[in-house]
Amino acid sequence: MKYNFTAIEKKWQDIWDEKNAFIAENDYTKKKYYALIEFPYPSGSGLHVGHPRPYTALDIISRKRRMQGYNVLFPMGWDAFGLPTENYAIKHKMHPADVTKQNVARFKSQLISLGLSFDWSREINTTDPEYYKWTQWIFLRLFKKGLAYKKEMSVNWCTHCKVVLANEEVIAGECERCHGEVIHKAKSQWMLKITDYADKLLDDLETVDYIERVKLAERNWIGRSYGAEVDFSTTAGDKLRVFTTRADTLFGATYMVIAPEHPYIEKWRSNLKNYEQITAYREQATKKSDFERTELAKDKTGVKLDGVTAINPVTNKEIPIFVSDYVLITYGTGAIMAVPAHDERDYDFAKAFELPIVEVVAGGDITKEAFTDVDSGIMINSGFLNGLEVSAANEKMAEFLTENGLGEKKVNYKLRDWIFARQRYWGEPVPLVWCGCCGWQPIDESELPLRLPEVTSYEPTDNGESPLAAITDWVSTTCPKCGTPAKRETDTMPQWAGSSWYFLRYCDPHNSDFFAARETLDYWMPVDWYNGGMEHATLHLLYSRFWSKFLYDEGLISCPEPYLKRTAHGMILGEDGEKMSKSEGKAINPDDVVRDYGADTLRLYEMFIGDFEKSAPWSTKSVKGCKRFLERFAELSTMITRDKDGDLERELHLTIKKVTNDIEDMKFNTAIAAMMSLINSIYAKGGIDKESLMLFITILCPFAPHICEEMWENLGGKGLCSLTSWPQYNEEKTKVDEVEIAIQINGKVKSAVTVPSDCDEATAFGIIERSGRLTAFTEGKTIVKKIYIPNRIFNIVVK
RNA sequence: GCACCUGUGGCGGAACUGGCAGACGCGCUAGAUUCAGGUUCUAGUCGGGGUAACUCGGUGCAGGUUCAAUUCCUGUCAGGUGCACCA
Repeated sequence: MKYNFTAIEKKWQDIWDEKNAFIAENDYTKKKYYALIEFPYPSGSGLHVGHPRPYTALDIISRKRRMQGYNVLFPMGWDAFGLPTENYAIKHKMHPADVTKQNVARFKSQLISLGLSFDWSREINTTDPEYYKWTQWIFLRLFKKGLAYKKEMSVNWCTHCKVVLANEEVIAGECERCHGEVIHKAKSQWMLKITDYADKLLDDLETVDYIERVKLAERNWIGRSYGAEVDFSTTAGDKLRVFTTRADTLFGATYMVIAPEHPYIEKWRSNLKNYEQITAYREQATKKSDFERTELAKDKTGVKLDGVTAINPVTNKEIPIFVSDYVLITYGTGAIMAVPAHDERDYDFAKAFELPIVEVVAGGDITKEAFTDVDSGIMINSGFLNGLEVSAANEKMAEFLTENGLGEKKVNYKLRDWIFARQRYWGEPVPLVWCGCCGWQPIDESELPLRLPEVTSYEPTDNGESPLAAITDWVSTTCPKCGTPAKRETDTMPQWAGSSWYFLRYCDPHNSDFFAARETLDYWMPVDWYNGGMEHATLHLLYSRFWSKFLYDEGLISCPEPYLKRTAHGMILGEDGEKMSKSEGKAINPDDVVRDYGADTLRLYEMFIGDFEKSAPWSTKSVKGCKRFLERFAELSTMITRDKDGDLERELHLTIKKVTNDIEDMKFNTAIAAMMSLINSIYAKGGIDKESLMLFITILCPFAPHICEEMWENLGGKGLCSLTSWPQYNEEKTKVDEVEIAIQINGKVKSAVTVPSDCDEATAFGIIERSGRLTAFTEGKTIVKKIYIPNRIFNIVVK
């Protein structure tokens, strides 16, 4: 068979489409399998070679599951709201919806050309009003439960995009997208109380099968820490409350620090002799961008409060209070007790300001550095804690504080609430109305979807308002509660909104009465296998788990966790091992690869490139190796022999076994290597019998489906190869009669010998002795020990 | 700074639960086919020594455990990713 990939691939893509080969039926009698990849943002630049890697991987899983008899849901859609589309629209004077339409069409044709077995009848688009109707509906549900609230706060403002960013979108003081400078700005924002779900999000990680590094990233991001809150009396006559995880070191607290934004600065205004100096410092601190604050992290700055001091509740000593930006208003109580002997930051600060350093945990050398080890220290200079280990002291101090009304145990999280607003046009409108007398009111559900108004200008504004704010006839409305004139919220939702529930919509994408019918959700959910990028572990993955848990608590879905299994793929780098950048013209266009080598070759290569979880550099030369393999494979149809060959049959069954198992472990590269070895053996033998070849075609089919369909048809296979049964390997047929094992002397390989497979130690040793290969090594020595690993090794220890 | 991950031929990468390191592919070398180039086929390809059978060394580095270590442990160096003063 001549390998005309262009014709073959088009032919089979059309046939799959005509025959609805990959449509997922809601047939509840069948066992289901839901495979999911992260739906892409349809950018203007089209598909990147990075996209096919995870798509092909789960396509292989989906195709194998279908062949194993599962009812498979493998859907695709578009996460299409977002800044680049809006910016492109502004630049080219188009409507973002039209830009989206264009980009989606291009992406879709590219994906189809890769032979991915998506169920296109379930295609969704987050910018479709029929879709975002339900995004808004879920938001209203959150609002009505008190999980959405508006808060005046210091936000991350990208000076370039002119938009507020979530903490997760700020990377080292720069905007994640445009790398513009990010500064702090006060703004009233919609927030979602994801922190209410911190414990569930953390604890339920135990119930799911995610790769460890994803779990780790989420755990660190949520950052739960157990400690205590302690009240310190002040000379202003009130109490200053701090959070600490080291209550055991309370005897060593020699000063206190409050964040520059701490409200007590205003409260103590009349007591503070240096109020001016303090507010000047506060000004300076808030003006700093995150980047500057990070840069200056090593050099501690601050101002001592003149006029208010505190009392250490266990030593009863008077200690000074400082204001310093190394204490964050957003964590704990915004104030700390400083124990310089046992905290690095406090140590640095104490050194800079020449404050006393009192050792309360013995074991380090506090003249050199803070001793922070919690596993080996013993308490000293600590009254009733002396002699205890740190953990016991911590526990005892917490009890002491509680009993004496000085404080209590407390859990804190790094996780912050989710800023759920953007000052942009191309996003879901927030379906709330501000009424002067009734406050924020949800619009009636019957008015959903609240559509984006058709306008001609989407330019962002310098004042931080959304472009929607300028559209007065859209903004002006009436209060749903009292009917008086009111104004709509003009911020839109962040890009993460639509993707927080999209996997639910796939279950029932055309439902106009509900986000998805319960029976479809109960059948298809949860997702059995979800693959996506590592970069989403603390963003999309956490957000979507949060929304799922909320919908579960609302009784709207039946699974508390949306994804049973989560894996992550590595990036595809440029040939130079660096990130493939479009700007430098180094990017490989998948269309070119499909045109020059074919989709099957591209699929195979992306799976063969290396460990799926690790990043790997692209190599056009290596692509040829995969092409060669497929050409040799196509040639097999002219090499059919009449009789079966025993060796080949055994290797075939071993290959079926390896491919079957490797797919489950995402070890696609070794599965392909095994099939390459098999083809080498077939060529060495000069041919293969037809029955064996048909099995070979079947196991290659998930990887290179077009060529397999073509050969399957040419050789008279029944129906579609893609829908035939996955072959069972025969364990008996994988066995060999004899096996070569290595002979080791004192652990070093010296020789080899052929023995019957699975034979016992005595038999093996007998054969080795008789072979005469031992005498040179054992002469004049005694055998101390024999170690025999059947079918592998015989190690003889001599002296 | 802290946490996590990764270090194996010229290159991408294999190696089950500790059991013959370098599968498979690329590249390279030689030969065959071809007017020639390309393609294809055959053989070889970790390093040192030997015509060869063979032999010694070898998985970032230094130790350790073991009959046996790429795999486990300790230390160390290098690269990558994440978090970034989280008390």
